[in-house]
Amino acid sequence: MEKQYNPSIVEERLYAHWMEQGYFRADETSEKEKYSIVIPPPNVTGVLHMGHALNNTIQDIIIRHKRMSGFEVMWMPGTDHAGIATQNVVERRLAKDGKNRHDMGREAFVGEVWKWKEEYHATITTQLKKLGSSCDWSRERFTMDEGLSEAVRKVFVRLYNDKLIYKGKYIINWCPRCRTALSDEEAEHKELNGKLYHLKYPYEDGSGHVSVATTRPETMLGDVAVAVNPADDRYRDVKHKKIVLPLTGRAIPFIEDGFVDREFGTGAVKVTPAHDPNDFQMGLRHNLEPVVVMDEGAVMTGGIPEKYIGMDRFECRKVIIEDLAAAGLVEKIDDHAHSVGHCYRCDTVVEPYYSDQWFVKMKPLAAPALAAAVNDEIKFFPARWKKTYVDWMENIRDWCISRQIWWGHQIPAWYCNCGEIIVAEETPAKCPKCQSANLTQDPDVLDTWFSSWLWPFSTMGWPEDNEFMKKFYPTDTLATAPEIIFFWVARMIMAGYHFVGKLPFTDIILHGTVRDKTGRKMSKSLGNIIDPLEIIAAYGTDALRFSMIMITAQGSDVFLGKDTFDIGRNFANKLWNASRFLLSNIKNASGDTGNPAETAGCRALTPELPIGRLKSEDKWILSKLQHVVKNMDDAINAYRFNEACHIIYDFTWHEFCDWYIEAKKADMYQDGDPQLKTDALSLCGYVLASILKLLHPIMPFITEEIWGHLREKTVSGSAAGFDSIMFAEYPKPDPSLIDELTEGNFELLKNCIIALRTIRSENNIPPDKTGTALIIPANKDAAGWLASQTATINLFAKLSETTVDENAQKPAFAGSAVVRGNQLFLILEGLIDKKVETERLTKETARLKSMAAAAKSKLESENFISRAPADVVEKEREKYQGILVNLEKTEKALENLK
RNA sequence: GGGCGUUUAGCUCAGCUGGUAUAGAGCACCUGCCUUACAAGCAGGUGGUCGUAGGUUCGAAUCCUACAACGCCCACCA
Repeated sequence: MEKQYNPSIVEERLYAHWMEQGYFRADETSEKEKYSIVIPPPNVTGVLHMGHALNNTIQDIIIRHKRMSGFEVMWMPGTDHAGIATQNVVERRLAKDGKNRHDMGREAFVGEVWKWKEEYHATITTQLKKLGSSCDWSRERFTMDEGLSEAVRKVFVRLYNDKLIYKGKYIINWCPRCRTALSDEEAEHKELNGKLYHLKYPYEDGSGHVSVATTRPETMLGDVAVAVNPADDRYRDVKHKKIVLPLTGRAIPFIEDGFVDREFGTGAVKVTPAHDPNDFQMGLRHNLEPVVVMDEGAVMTGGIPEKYIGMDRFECRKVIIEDLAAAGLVEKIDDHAHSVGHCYRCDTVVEPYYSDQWFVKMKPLAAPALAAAVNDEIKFFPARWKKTYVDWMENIRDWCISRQIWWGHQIPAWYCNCGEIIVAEETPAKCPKCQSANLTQDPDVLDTWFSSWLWPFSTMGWPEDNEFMKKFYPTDTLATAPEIIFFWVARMIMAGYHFVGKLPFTDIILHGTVRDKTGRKMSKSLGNIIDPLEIIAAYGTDALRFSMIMITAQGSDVFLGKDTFDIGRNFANKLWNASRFLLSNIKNASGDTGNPAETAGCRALTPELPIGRLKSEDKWILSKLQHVVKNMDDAINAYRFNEACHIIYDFTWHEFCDWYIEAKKADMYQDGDPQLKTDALSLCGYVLASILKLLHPIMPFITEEIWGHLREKTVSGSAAGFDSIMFAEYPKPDPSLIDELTEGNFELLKNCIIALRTIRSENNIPPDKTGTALIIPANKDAAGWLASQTATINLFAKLSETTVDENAQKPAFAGSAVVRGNQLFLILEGLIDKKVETERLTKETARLKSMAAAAKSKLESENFISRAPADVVEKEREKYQGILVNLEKTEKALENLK
């Protein structure tokens, strides 16, 4: 093995090997139980960011874990055409060359976007591969490929025929920059500090005025009425009057509508049906014709005074207020914080816009999707998101699906001059009503999410009922960010039930957002991006994956800084070095290589545990390992990946490396018994193999690499069993290896060693001064156990000799400590500092006293004795007695020092 | 306006169903070590009234209530 692990070389080689061998491929004919995931398809023009890294690492951990646990796994990869976003990117690029899509024409423009798609598609998929994602790339799909487009058309036609898709003129969210309609979800509301303008609208008869308030005075040009609450007495005597709409001279009426809140402002509302959703509804109720005063670029237009025509909406706002003020019609202007919709793709303030659009009627689709969450057929991780989902489902509104852009699925609706609308999967030859062949297809395309919501089944070949879909649908987990619960997750569930009749997945993992150390979202414009590819280049993919997952609790945001990735790199390094140490101790089968580290007597690891020859440290590590195996599996199955990282990290580093390998060095380095050497190395190899398997889902590359080296040094028919660790069986706990007694004994041993090391360290005793230890044991059991471990104590605490003797005389002067009633003395003539010792023992005495007092008062409490469970009381008693023993011995030792 | 989340060591965070003799980890800090796997390391150590105030309980970082600060989401706040 190389002295240094080189991630970039290893990762590239291994990923290529996995691909070549077809290890990621899912087999629909397999007898094994299936486990499937569909990837949240990244935007095809996207570049890998940390959000992708987190999202795909989570999915890959699950998939690799299930693959090793004996499932036939299928992870479907693919990309999304991301309508508006992609069109914007390409348009911006074209603008640099002085081109725009209108000059090019639709066909040429869409062709250009396809070219982009081909180029960028390669970027994002290559990057996903760098993350180690074990997707079945042979099945990769794109939301605009032929099969998915067919599914989109089929769904559209079916919903139309079922009267769940309709077309009509309504107020929708409109982005004047993208010049397209948006769904409610695509309008992001942000709190802005605006103004509330109070305007005076004079009565026609000159008898005064009514005051109305608005945040968007420019829309007054489109006012058609003033509304008041029918129960509002203030307007009883004036509401028959006509009002002259300022600046236009148009006469408009009062209307009465229960919608109006009497408490807000003056209780009178200007009504602009063409430019406000509420006013639109009022307009419908009162048969008022909308007056459109803005065009699709939010430029003033229509039957308004000449001077305002052609003005931008915000410029017009200023001018209108100036003009009204000049006419004495501005009553007051208040500061007013209110939330304003912004385009989620370009951040432009959206304008409520009256236009002809296609909609999906959502209520009927929502019913089964709502029930599924309520009944917990679909579960959320963390569970709190269920409420968010349920609230949205219960208040669901119709979905505006038409977009006035070119990149996407063109709406499969054709118009005939006779007025007929033909909705069909394929281009119709002629109008069924008038037989005309002169049909025009709707120029609009569908919302990007109208193809994404079919993703879990359209990617499997639906509507065709094939073997693949039978095997892998429904999928099991969906891992994504909470931001797209409404856009995507909720709609996929609705689509799954409605079109396939089955839910699309059962578990939804909602992970956090990736942020920088100061909590800001990572974004290009803020310049706070940490590029995953740079991290991979500098630290390795495994280090990136492990670090990110380890610091991320389920569902919480991830805060990344430059130093975040040290932890994973250091851990990989530790694992590498431990493996290298073990393997370099095995004498090469072909003979002596001249490596001084090689241990004579061991030429290969034996994969079977030497059950009859296990020593106490072996029993200890194997017992510990069983807990780790159990806890790892539980943590991954519960999607608590950070916990899994901590479990394997602590075990590998602080038990296996710090204690077990160190303890086994005694056997490795001795020259007498070759069996002892082989056992020591084989046992280390066994534990290492277990660690590699447990860790593989999180750190796929380094574990596979070490696995390969381990196999080479293992006798044939090895525990390794497979060429690739990817298919090695994920460890299962073996209850027969659990040994609580030995675990307890080891805790005691470790604490004794730590106590002796502390004495050494605090007294600044150099490593080459060995010294001796005397242990006066607390009881027979401890005496027997510790006496059997004197060699280990000597090794770890750097002692020349340790004596365990119940009847020994206390040494006149020594460093001392009490561990669970066992009194330890470190005897090192002239090197123990009386002051240091006095200080530590004094501190220890004080600590024990306060603990004893706490335990005592607890035990004296009648309530505690009578109400707490008997075993808790018993434990407390034992604890108290133990503290008293330690206290007494510590106090005596302190006395001895004087 | 409604809802959700967070608040634990100097920093970043774990801590699940209330009870482990001392509430953990990484980083940072202090001391000593280039000990024949690893200085990206080893050994030892310092550092906490678990946001505030109440409550439930024999027992609360953990459960409940209120409050505060910060963050997020939703809403037809004219």
